[in-house]
This record gives sequence, C-alpha cells and structure tokens, in this order.
Amino acid sequence: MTSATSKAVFPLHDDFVPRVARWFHALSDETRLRIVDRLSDGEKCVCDLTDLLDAAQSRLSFHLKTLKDAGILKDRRDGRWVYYYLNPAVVEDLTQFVCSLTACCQKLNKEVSSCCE
Amino acid sequence: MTSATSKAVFPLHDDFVPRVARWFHALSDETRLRIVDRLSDGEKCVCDLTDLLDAAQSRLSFHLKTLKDAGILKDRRDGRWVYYYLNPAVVEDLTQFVCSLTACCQKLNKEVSSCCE
DNA sequence: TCGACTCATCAAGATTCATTGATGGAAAGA
DNA sequence: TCTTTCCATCAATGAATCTTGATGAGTCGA
Repeated sequence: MTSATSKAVFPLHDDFVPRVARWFHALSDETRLRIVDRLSDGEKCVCDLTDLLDAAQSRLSFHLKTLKDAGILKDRRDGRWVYYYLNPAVVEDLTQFVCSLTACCQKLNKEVSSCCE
Repeated sequence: MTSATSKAVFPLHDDFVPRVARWFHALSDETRLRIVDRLSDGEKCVCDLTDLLDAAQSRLSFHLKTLKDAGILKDRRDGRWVYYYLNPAVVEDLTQFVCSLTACCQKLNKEVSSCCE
C-alpha cells in the first residue's frame, strides 16, 4: 500500500474539483512549466528567472502569481529579492491525484499493481 | 528504483514542454475533470456522459475532443455509439512527470526517498 | 536624501477558450 | 427508403487568458 492509494480520490468530491482544476491550469502554460522546471533544482528569485527564461519581468510576475495562487509555488522575501520555490505539500497532493488515476487505469486493465511500480 | 525515476524528466527537454502543457490544459477544466472522473471506473459513451454530467451533447463533444487531442482519452466506435476511455500510456507518462517533480521536492528537502512512498 | 535595483500591479490590446444552438453524417431498425 | 438515434462540427457570442509597457512600492547603498 502506498500513500497514493491511502485516500479515495475517485470518484472525485465536488469540493475537490475546482482545486484540482487550478493545479492543472497553473501547469498548462509553457512559460509556467519552464518556471517549474527551473525551480526543480532549487529556489530562484525573479531576476534569476528573467535571465534564465529570457522573459520580461512583468510577464514572469504574472505567471509566478498564477502558480502561487494555485498553491504550486511559495515565496519568501530576502531584502530586495523575492525567492520562489516549489510547494512540496501541493506537489504531493497533485502526485497523489495522478497516481490514483493511474491506479484506476491499471485496475481497468485487470492488472494488480500499485502506483509508480 | 521506480519507473518514475527511471528517466530524466528534469530539466525538461524543449520538445517535451508543449506536450506536457497540453496534458495539463486538458485537465484544467472542471467539466473535463468530471469526464475523467466518470471514466475512471470504465469507458462510457457520449450519451452516458450527457446523462451523468447533465451537459449538452455538443458541449461534451467539445471537451472530449480536447481530452482526446491531448492524448488523455481514446475512443472506439461500436455501432451508433462512440465509447471514450482513459489512455493508460499517457496517464502513466503524466504520472511519471509529477512523480519526478515530487522527487525533486524531496531531494530539495534533503530527504532520501522515492516517489509515492 | 537621492538614485538604483527588485518586484507587483495596472490598463490596453490581442489571442484563446467555453458555451450554445443549428446542421449534417453515420448507423440501425421499421 | 424513411425515420430515429448518436455523435461531430460549425458559427457566433461572451468570458478568460496572455503579453506588453508604464507606474509605483519597497529595499538598499552612496
């Protein structure tokens, strides 16, 4: 038994659907995926990301806010700089959702196996 | 070692980003999430879904096409009916992506553990 | 205090997306 | 053949989203 199957995800609870939709929407944009990609090896400030992604500051600020509002990212201020980083709790919630869906697929295929194995 | 960590997902390959963005976009809409939810226990035809979700047929057709174009769903015709069902291959690719992201989070937190455990 | 730097926010414009109702094709029974 | 059922597609409308450039708040060093 893995954590991914420890809660009943499907069928979805009505209250859960909007939250999940926001996670997926936050990750549905290429710029935001590239932000997440850059943060996958550690936190970055906005000016780091403008350099790494060659994108305007206001544009990144918009996307960072979108990711933060969805819970995917968190931020912390250090002097002039604001550092953004992945929010492990929400990333794990998202992972559990997707792993549960995989488990459903496997069950439908009459395979007896658990997530990520 | 799990399958989720068997390939290097991060940093993302440029060619991979648009494909991933389409997965997430397909799942970023509440109606489409509810469709996936209903299909999590097996294939359904469009008229089943119009009843289950109380949605107009053209509306569902639009969303089913979006999910199918992203690879999340596949369909098969049986007489008059078209049955839609989850595409296990893409669901597993998506699972690997988010499991890899979780693994990155865990590594950043100096924890030595693998996906979904 | 002044200027430089980092970043969030705003308004405007363009693009994309979701919904609706109408139309037509394909399949199957009468 | 005619009709019904199931479904995809289209056009039109409105809503949501993304980008850009400008503005301003907060921080820090000179």
